[in-house]
Amino acid sequence: MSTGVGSAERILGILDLFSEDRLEWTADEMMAELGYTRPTVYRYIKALKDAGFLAQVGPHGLTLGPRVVELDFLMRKSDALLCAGGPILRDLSALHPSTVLLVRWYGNKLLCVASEVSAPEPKSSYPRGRPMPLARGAISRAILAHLPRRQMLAKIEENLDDLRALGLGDTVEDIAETLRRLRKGGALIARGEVTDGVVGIAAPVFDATRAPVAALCMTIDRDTLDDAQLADLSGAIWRAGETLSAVLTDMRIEDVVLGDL
Amino acid sequence: MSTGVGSAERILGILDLFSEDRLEWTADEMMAELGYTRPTVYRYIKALKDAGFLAQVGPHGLTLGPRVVELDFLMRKSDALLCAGGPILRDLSALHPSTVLLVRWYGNKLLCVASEVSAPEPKSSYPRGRPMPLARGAISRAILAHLPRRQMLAKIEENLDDLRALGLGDTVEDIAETLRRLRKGGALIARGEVTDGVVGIAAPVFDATRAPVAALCMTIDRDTLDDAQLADLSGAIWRAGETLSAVLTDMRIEDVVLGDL
DNA sequence: TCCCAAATCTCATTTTGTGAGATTCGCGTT
DNA sequence: AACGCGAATCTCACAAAATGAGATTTGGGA
Repeated sequence: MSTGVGSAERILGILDLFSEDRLEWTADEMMAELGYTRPTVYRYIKALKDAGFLAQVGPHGLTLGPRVVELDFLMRKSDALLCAGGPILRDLSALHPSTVLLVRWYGNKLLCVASEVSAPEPKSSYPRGRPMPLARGAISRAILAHLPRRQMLAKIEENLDDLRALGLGDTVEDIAETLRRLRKGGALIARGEVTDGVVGIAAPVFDATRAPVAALCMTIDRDTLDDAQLADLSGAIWRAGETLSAVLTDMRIEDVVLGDL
Repeated sequence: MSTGVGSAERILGILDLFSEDRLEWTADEMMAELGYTRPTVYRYIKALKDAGFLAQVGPHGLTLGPRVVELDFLMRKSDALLCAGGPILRDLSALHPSTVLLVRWYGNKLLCVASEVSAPEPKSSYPRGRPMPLARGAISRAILAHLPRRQMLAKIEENLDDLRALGLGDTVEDIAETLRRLRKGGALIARGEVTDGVVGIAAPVFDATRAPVAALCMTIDRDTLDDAQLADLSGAIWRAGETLSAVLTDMRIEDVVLGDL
């Protein structure tokens, strides 16, 4: 498990100290928390400050630094998924009072990268950067169900307990079969799996290699939704997913091939 | 200048490869660019992937990873400046067609952390994360002018050439004197220093220790602005800066002192 | 100006990262 | 299914680089 770059790992580990509850640390607090000696902590801090990942606040406080914001800016600026997704999110959110999310799949993490709220009092809030549960909800299934066989099996294995608890099947093969059947039905629907009283409707987004990289998801208060509307919205979300996939695919082709077809 | 955590610096340096123009790298490209051997590059990549700063994209591509977005989320979520600043930015932008920025000062970097646009065709665009020039413009001066003496001198020294070019004075002492005089006048005004044809009006924001930590800035097309309006807006911006400072101060006091006065 | 805590420096010790080369893995083909 | 290719990982001896005890220097507040 050891990797050969221990000090770098310990340095990056310092950033794990920062949480919603605690965004300011002093060098001494870090020493106490992590058990490194004084010069070591100061060396680590210096490296992170030089790189811009930490910033001084007040005389002895340390917080996350400007590099974080810059890197996020880079990602937002140059992310084809985000650029194309913005207008689509807005269009979807106009269809029904709801929260519409664009969620990127990072292999072992789902992360909201954009959201649009049209519900007056949204029951769940997922701004950019908030992590999502990996094995529950419509989003999760939208991605799992469209994974190539090998990856699907691996992911099921990793999250076997959660998936079993949802009643998708007992064995890995059972669950894989269930998921593969879900492909036929278009958008994936989940009721109250992530937030009580909320229906989630999700469609996968594919990149140029037809691998799922993200999902669109509309979350709607159960009480504002009847079956006919649900069917309509499912269709709309599915088509939005296809549109977004097409954009990503086309962009890739433009990048790679010179000239047009 | 050497620091004692060289490998960590090299690893963080890998993130510097990523730019607006180039958000995808392969291991081999990194090898070629940085000159490290194959196993080393893979070890570095592994450390960054494990920490979530890099993510696989496609079979061999690497991009910035989810940790970046998460950390930015943490900052946005828990940043008192940002939470209090949002409504203030909106109010200011309603006063005149303009782009209103909230810019944080990181000692050697100015970074836009929030912005609100009300101009129909803004001449300059500064979304969150975009760095700003350090020694030009109203923002820069709003902060420099309100620095405590010692820090002001240090910063003038660092940016002597730029400040001289703006005609603020010849020697460090001259410039310090000019800046100190500017304190009296309320909001700081600059014409076309950052973007042609645009007037910038900026006010500093202070934290609990009365040190400037940020600036509010309104940027307005020169042609839509007469002198009376400029005076009105200067006042509004200055007051907004005071409001924001007061919020930060109060919050700190609430955090530190138990009970009320 | 003094004073004290916070931050940095010094340097001997030894842990750790490094790189050449061999090996295994993953995946697309026949 | 077995093959074959390139990408990724592993092995291990060596050298370099990180570590920490203690001394020293900052620098901000009376």
